[in-house]
Amino acid sequence: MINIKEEIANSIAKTVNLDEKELANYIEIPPNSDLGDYAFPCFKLAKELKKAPPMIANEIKEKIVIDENILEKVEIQGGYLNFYVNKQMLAKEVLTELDNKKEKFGSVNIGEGKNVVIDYSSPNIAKPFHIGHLRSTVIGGALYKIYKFLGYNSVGINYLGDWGIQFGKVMTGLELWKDEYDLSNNTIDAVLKIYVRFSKEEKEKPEMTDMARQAFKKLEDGDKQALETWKWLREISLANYEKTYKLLNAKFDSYNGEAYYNDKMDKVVEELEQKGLLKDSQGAKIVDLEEFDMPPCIIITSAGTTIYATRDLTSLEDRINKYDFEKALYVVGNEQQLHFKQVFKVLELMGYEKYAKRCEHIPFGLVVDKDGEKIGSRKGNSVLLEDILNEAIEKVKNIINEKNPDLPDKDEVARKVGVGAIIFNDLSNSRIKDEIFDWDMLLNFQGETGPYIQYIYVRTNSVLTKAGYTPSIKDVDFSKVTEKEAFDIIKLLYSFSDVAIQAAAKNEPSVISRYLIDLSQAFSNYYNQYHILTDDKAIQDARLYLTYAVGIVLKTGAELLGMEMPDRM
RNA sequence: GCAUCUAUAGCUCAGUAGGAUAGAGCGCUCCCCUCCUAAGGGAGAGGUCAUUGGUUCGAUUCCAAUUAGGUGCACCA
Repeated sequence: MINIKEEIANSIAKTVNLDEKELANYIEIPPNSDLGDYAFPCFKLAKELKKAPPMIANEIKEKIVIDENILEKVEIQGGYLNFYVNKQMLAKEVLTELDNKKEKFGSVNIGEGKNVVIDYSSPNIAKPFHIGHLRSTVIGGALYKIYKFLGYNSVGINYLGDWGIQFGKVMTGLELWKDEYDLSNNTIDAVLKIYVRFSKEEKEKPEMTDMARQAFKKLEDGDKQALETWKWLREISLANYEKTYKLLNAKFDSYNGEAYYNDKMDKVVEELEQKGLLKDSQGAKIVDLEEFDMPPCIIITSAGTTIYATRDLTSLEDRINKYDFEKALYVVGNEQQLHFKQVFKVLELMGYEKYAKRCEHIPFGLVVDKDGEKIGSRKGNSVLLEDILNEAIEKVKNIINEKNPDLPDKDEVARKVGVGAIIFNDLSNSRIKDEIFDWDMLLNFQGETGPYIQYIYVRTNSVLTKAGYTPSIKDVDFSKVTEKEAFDIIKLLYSFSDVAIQAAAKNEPSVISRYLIDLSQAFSNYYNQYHILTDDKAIQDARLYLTYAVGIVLKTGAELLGMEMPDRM
C-alpha cells in the first residue's frame, strides 16, 4: 500500500536539504481533521535552518511539488504545514488492498525468518489454575498471534511448573486423607482441595512440611510409585487445563516444563563453575551481582537443591540452541522483575550478551476487584479460572434470555461473548496497571468492552445480510465513501498495520484493543449519520463495501486478541 | 532503607518516539422509540494532567527532587 508519510517526506526533502527519513519521523497527525490528515511541524527545522518556523513553512510551501493524485492541498497554519490527503485515492488504496488480502489485511512480513519465543501461562501443576493465571495466558496468547501476524515465527511455550515441592504436599495429603475425598469422581477437584488444605495446615504443623519435602525427595530420587503418582497428577492437571485453554483459545507449541530440564541443570551449573561465576555464600552457591546493584542470584540452595533461577537459565540455554531466537519474552507478573533482571544478567555474564539483550520480561499488574483488593486474597470464594469463565458465559446467557430470547445458537453466542468480554477486559488497558475485575463493567454492552466490539461487528454483519450483499470491489465507486465520517474509517483501516507493528514493538496488546474501540466508534458514528441502505445503488454499494471492510478488520483485530466474533447476538 | 512500577474528569482509563483547543467509556443532567436491534441516538456539565524546580521556541509527555500508593529485595515459584 502507499506510504503517505514517505511521499510527504520525499516532497519536503526536495525543498530543503535534509534527510527524508528524518523528515518522515517528524510528520504527525493533527488533533483534528480540519487541520489536515498529516502535519509537518516546521519548528523542528528552525534551529538547523536558523529561520523562524512560519518562514520555513512559507518557503517549503512555495517550493514544494505535490502529486495531486495523492495530496489535495497543503496549507500553512502557524508553524505547521498541513497536508490534506486525496480522499478518493486513499479509499481506493485501502479498499482494494483489503479486497486482495481479506483477513490478511494489515499483516506484513517484517518478521520473516525470525523466531520469537514467548513463555506464557505457565501454571504450577497440582496447584489451582486460578484467576492470576488469566493475564499471562491472555497477554501471552495475544502477543503470540500479533507476532505471527507480522510474519514472525512465534513459539509459544507453556513452561509448566511440573516439578517441585507442591507434589510432595499433594502426595502426602493423598496418603493422610485418602478416605476423606472421593477421587474416582471429579478427581482434579479433590486434588486441589487436598493441596489447599495441606498448605493451610502446614502453617501450624511444620512437621508436615518436612513430610512433603521427604515425599518430594522420594520423587527426585526416582521412586517408582512416586513417579507414577507424579505422572498421574500431571496428566489429570493438564487435561483440566486444556478445558480452560480451549475456552480461551490458547495454544502452545511446547509444554516443556521444569521437569523436562531436570537432568539438564547439572551442565549449566558446571558451566557457571567453569566460567568462575559461582561463589559459596552461607552454604549456598550464588552468582554475585553486587557490582550491578542487585542481590545475588542463588543457583544451588544450602540444601543442595536447584532453584527457579537455575531452571530458568537452563531453559534459556535450551531455547537459544533450539530456536536461536530474535526475542525471548517472559509474560510473568510484575513481582518477578528482579528475578528476571538477575537471570538475564547472569546469562550475559556467561557470555551470551547477544541473547541476553534479546530477552525481555513482560510484566503485568494484578487482577483486583473494584475495591482494589487482590482477587482471592481474602474472600475465599471460587477463583478458579474455569469457574470464572463459566460464570461469565452463564451471565451472558441470562442477558440473552432476557433481551433476545429467540436468538438461535444461544450457547455458542454466550460462550463467545462471555469469554470475549473477559479477554477484552484483560487487554483493554496497559498491562502494567492492575486489572479491575467487575462483572458489571466488563459485561456491559455499551462502552469500551468486548461485547461492544462484538455488537458493532454483528451490526456490520446484519446490514450486509439484510441487503443480501455480496461484496465486490468492482462495483465500488470510491468517490461515494469520502464523507468525513467514512474517511475517518478509511484512515483507521489504513493504519491497521502500523497499529499491529506498534503493539509488537511495545509488547502491548492494548494498542490493538484501543484501536478496535476507535474503529467501532468511527463506524457507529458513520452508521448513525448516514443511511447505509439507500435508493442510490452506487452509494449503497460503496457504503456496504466499507461496512464489509470494517467487519473484516474488526474480526481480524479481535482474533489477534484471542476473541471470537459471534455472527449475531 | 534500596530497587522498581503507578499518579490525567466523580469512577475506569487513552493520549501517536516534546507541538496546535488534553480525549474516550461509565456515571450524572436534558432531549429523542415513523430508519437499518432502546443491547439505541442527540445535546450538556465535569480538568491547576500529584507537587516543585530544570532542559526547550514550546512539557501531560524528557530530567531531578518531593508526596502518595502498589510490588520486590537469599535459598518459594
